Amino acid sequence: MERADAAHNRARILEAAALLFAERPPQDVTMDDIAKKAGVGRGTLYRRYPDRASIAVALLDDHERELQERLLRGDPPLGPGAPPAERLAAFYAAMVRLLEDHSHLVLGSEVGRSRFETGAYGFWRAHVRALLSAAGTPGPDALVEVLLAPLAPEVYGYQRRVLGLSPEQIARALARLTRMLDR
Amino acid sequence: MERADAAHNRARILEAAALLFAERPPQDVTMDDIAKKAGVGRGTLYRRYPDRASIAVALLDDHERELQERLLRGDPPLGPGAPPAERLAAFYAAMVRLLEDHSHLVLGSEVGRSRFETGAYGFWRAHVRALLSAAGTPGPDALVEVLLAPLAPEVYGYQRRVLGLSPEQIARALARLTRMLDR
DNA sequence: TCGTATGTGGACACGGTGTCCGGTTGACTA
DNA sequence: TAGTCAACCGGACACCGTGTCCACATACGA
Repeated sequence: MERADAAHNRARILEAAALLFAERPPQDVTMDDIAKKAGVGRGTLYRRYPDRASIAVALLDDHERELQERLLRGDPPLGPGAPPAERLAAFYAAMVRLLEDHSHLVLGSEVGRSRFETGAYGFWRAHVRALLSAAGTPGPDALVEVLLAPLAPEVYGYQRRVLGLSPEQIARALARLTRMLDR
Repeated sequence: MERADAAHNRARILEAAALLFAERPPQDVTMDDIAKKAGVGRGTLYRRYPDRASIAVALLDDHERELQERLLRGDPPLGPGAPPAERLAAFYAAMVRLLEDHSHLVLGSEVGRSRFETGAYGFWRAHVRALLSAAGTPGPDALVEVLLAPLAPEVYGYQRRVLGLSPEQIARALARLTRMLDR
């Protein structure tokens, strides 16, 4: 069980990191910055979070778990009960929402190509894979990554910030991918 | 005009970089490694190539330009003349080939989120955008990134090395994306 | 052959990372 | 409430990669 001072410091660290990630690109936030802002020594920081990615993951955890919960047990069309194509569309809409609200965190959690290694990615993957199977789509394994790739935070950020597309435009384009479920 | 010794050193640098990128992940290759292997000082290296990405871009340049040439003036279905959907399929096949042969280079050229900033990406983007327009697809702008996203080197590498998919499986999944061109 | 501009290479300073250890403090027990 | 111990804290430190700078070398033109 966690000691009171340790819990207190963890909270301070997460709070500081959230502020810093919000104000500049994640790769410009050093571990030292976070420690300073949290009023905590380097050793304390590294004890729990070996790198930036793990902090961002911790910050995202709540939001991702909530979405996962809704996918598993929520109301249709996000949850079980609706046709696969509609569920996929709902999933895309929810992911756009998540990216819009927390893209700086998601970006922060991606050092190199570690995106595929997080538990969350595995979950999204399994979910889409299941939808493809339910729809009877042939060769679902290769198709999963194709359907998930446009949700990469860099892609979303590029569309939003450089191309100036709206979340609605992006969501609409993604929704059209659901026709992949027709064999 | 370039001095003879400078040209010689440039060749040595590119050769050394190609060898190093081939044997380990690009982020594990330091500028120092490249300079050492090329038998060249750090200053010389930095004079031409300010970072790893620019070296990888230089190495890729030939291959990318050749593909661009074939897209613009080659035989159908890759070049002009075939229906848009077939041209897109041919483009996907060619890109899979490029990724298969040079994925380590492409990965090396991506330090940070610079992928979208390279000239090559702009070219692929314009090409796919034109195909979408020619096919009369509505809202092509948002769709372009969706169709290009699965070609990200990390995605390809993950499919090949972690999931163990074959180039053919990947190409097949990509080919199915061409149905996006039917309105 | 000589002068000059360009190229060269290694030394250097800087900044970020991750580790380590002496001191501190919270939690549990009697 | 006092004592004990394990967990925690935090800053100093060493390491590594980056990018710059400048004294020297060399190719090219006159």
